[in-house]
Amino acid sequence: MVTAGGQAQNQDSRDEILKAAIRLFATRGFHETSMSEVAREAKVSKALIFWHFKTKEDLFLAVLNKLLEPYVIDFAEESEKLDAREQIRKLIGGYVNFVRENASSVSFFLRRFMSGEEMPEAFTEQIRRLYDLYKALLTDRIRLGQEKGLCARSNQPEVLADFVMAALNGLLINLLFMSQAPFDLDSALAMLYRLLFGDVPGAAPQAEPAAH
Amino acid sequence: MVTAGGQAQNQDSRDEILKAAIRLFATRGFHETSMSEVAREAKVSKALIFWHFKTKEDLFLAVLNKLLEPYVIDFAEESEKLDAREQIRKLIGGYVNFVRENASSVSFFLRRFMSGEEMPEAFTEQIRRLYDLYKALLTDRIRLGQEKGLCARSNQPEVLADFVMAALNGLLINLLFMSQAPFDLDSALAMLYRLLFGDVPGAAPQAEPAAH
DNA sequence: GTTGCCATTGACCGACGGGTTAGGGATGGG
DNA sequence: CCCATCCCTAACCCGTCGGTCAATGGCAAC
Repeated sequence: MVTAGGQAQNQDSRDEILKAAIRLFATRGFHETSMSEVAREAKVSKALIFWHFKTKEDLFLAVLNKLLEPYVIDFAEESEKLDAREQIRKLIGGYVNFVRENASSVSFFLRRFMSGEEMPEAFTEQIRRLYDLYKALLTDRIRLGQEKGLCARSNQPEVLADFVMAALNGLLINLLFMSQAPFDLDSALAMLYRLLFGDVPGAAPQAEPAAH
Repeated sequence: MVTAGGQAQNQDSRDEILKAAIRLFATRGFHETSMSEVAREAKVSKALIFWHFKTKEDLFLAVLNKLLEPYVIDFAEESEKLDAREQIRKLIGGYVNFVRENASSVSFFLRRFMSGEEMPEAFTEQIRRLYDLYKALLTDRIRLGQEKGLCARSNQPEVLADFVMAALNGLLINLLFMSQAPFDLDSALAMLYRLLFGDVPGAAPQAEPAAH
């Protein structure tokens, strides 16, 4: 039998190592983080890390897995009754919130991704699929909105979605990495909405009392 | 007297080393690039590198300097006669072109910047100043455009400029790092212009302030 | 020819990297 | 009590790192 105490200790130290590794990998990157540092940060011996994880890559994979846990999309089910405009708003708001809430791991993945440091195909694949899924959702809702006359028909849905995604990414990168010189995210989102829905004050219960 | 041949050889090998270092630093990053690799790539001995550059940091600084050389802004002088709208178009076009033409070094700096890997203050400072200058220019032209009724007054100039910059950055990051799944940059720019200048394709000023 | 400087090299160094190994305490089953 | 198994560690291995150094070929000046 496996001892409950031993098991718990096992998981304890493993978690401690993982937490330390996440911290270090996220702030310093893979190559710049040494196993000795992880050991020191986790207050265990280096050998114990290699007992839990066969290799440094292995530890990295475990970190990636842990970081990927919250990456789920949960929209759409209960929002069937909203009109296309509100659904799009909800999608965009969800994207922004997600990035905000997972700021550290998002910037971590973003960094890996941009630096071309190769990650196992499975992970980039999963992230890409999520991103593409999101874009597809957005494109679809935009198309729907256009059909119902709620959405600007200035461009094809794909082009609009591409632009919205790019703008969002730019805004969020601003938010994540240029912490100084903050900007007005709400106004920016309002501009995106205006671009999507036209200047019609529509169902938007927001400021700008232009019609007074 | 200094021998012309020696001098030339000196500069030759120095340049060769710099070129190799640029290539390697840009693709693999600072920490992941070893001096031995640079030596191999430049087809010189490692010791020669340390003869030209006291330390690895030194080499890195030289690389940064070389990469920063083309970073200049040359707008605005001969464009005095253009109207605000055209000037804004020119600014945005210039930004896009600049990033495109200096793609490799831009992404290099972007990577350093995002990864928080510290660069000497002077460089981040220079880049930041350039960026801020550009944004100030854009803000100014937008303000001018708004005053002349050529530009949408949906938001304050700063907010508009922030948004435009963020959107541009998002688009360009798309362009730089997501080479697959290309998108329609021209359409995206057109959308930006529409947002800036209103839906009117011509030069007709809309929404006069005197309309009340 | 020799002197002196410059560019360049191979051999070398200590430090640190990822990874291994031999073993030691705890715990539980027989 | 002994043995097996699990966690865990100190010490070690070996390759690579940034960096140094003594030595050398080449070339201009005398």
